[in-house]
Amino acid sequence: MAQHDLKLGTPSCGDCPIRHRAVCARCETDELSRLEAMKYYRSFQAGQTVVWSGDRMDFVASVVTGIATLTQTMEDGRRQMVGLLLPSDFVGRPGRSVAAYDVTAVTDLVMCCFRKKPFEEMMAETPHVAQRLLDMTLDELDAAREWMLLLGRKTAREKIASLLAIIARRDATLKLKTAKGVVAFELPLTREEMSDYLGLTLETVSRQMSALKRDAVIDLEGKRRVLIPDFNRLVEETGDDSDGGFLA
Amino acid sequence: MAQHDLKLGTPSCGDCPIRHRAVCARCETDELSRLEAMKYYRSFQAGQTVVWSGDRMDFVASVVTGIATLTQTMEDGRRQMVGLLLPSDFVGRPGRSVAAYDVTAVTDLVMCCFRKKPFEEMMAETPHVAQRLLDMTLDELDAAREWMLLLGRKTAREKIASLLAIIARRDATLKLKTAKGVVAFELPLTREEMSDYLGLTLETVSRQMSALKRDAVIDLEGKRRVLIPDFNRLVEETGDDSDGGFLA
DNA sequence: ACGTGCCTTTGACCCAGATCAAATCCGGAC
DNA sequence: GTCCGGATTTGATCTGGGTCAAAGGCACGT
Repeated sequence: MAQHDLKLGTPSCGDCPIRHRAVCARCETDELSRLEAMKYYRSFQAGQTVVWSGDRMDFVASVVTGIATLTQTMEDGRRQMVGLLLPSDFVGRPGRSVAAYDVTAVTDLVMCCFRKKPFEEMMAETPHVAQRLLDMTLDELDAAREWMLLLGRKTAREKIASLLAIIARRDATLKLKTAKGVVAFELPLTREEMSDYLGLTLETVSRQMSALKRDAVIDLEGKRRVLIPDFNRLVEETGDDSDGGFLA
Repeated sequence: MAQHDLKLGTPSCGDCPIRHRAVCARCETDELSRLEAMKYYRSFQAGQTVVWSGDRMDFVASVVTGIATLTQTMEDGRRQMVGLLLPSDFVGRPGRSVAAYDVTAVTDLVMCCFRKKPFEEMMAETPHVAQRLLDMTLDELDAAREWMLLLGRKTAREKIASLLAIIARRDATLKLKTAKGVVAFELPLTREEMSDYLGLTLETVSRQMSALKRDAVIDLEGKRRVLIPDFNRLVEETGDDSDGGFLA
């Protein structure tokens, strides 16, 4: 594989688009410059593998732009996505030297990598990175548990609706809006990637997408652009409590 | 419901059976006495609900003895277990005032509760609790991701085998042994609780337990006591890589 | 001993989603 | 424009696990 991942220059943290949401969010100038000293950017093309499960991994990283996935694969090839990494999400585990999952670039991807050793030292010596990482990890754990409900108990139609609602919400978040009423977005995942996320086959994903379109829950422009005429209607199809539980 | 949860005396942390594995594991005497000051024990009978999803929750806690579950329920009653809490596991989320899941005592249960306010203050001011909690949360996230693979891609038989292997392993851990060769343990879960864990119906659980017994992968003494004549054979049935991936 | 109330097992049947197989669509290379 | 290869849709059929129903098994309290 043409490991064409350019080492980019390392733009200053001050201009970083994920400065206030990533693992560095709580750092002040002194901590930030310490991070700055251990960081380097790497970029990957859509489809490239960032690391393979079982590989040595001597860095941790934040997604700056683009989308990546964590997947697990069984010997016979069955695959399950276990993480969908969006800008500001964190990859890797301090205190672990080997990747536990395959990490793959879904779109073109830029990651802000920190050499693991100094990152771990900094975690031990200053509180803000560890505190922020704890918050982010707890959020991920909540997301994983919602995902478990989806995988264990939802129907194929509910799974698709749930995934579309998740993507619509995060897309709205990036645009600093809230998802409601009419929403439109570009689907970053192929049908197969959707099936890996949802624990379905790609055929079932395709059929349910068609069914949701037939029932006017969604509309498609081409294969990838999704229009949602009524976001509440979509949420009803997810099977979730419609009155989104507020968690302080 | 006869909320018969006795406030027990609060034994000293020095004698605590989970002293070195719980959230307090890294605390030294000064931090420990600070925790000691904000803690109180509560006990619950098997079957009792500890908190309901959506309830106000003004404490966080560690399981001292017994087993509890986290479950999510959909309006129409479909249930999915999203956490199985064993001694030393942590419940509740610092910075959140409302429970996100139902917490239920599966067996008689003793919890070491910390008032949330002082606990959060301590997290902000001293590093050892937050650092330990981060490690525990990352472990839970890994477990959740393995669980996601199980829910999304494993067959009913593989799911059952996986659950039995998980319980056998943690049972071995409590006895300070490693699971291999002949293993025996008491199943703490009913067939219905197993089905909530695995995303199956209780009938399917029962049928697959019978099938595994028929195929001599397991043996049953009564309904609850499980004998595993060959642990490797059981692991083969889980569908996982047999050569358990070592993660430093 | 005898109910009573779970848990659990087992049987018969069904159906949502998987599997197998073709078309069709579409974007990029030439 | 045409060709090529992957992505997607759609159809036909199959099946693992769900659903509905009934019958044990077992630990109690009386």
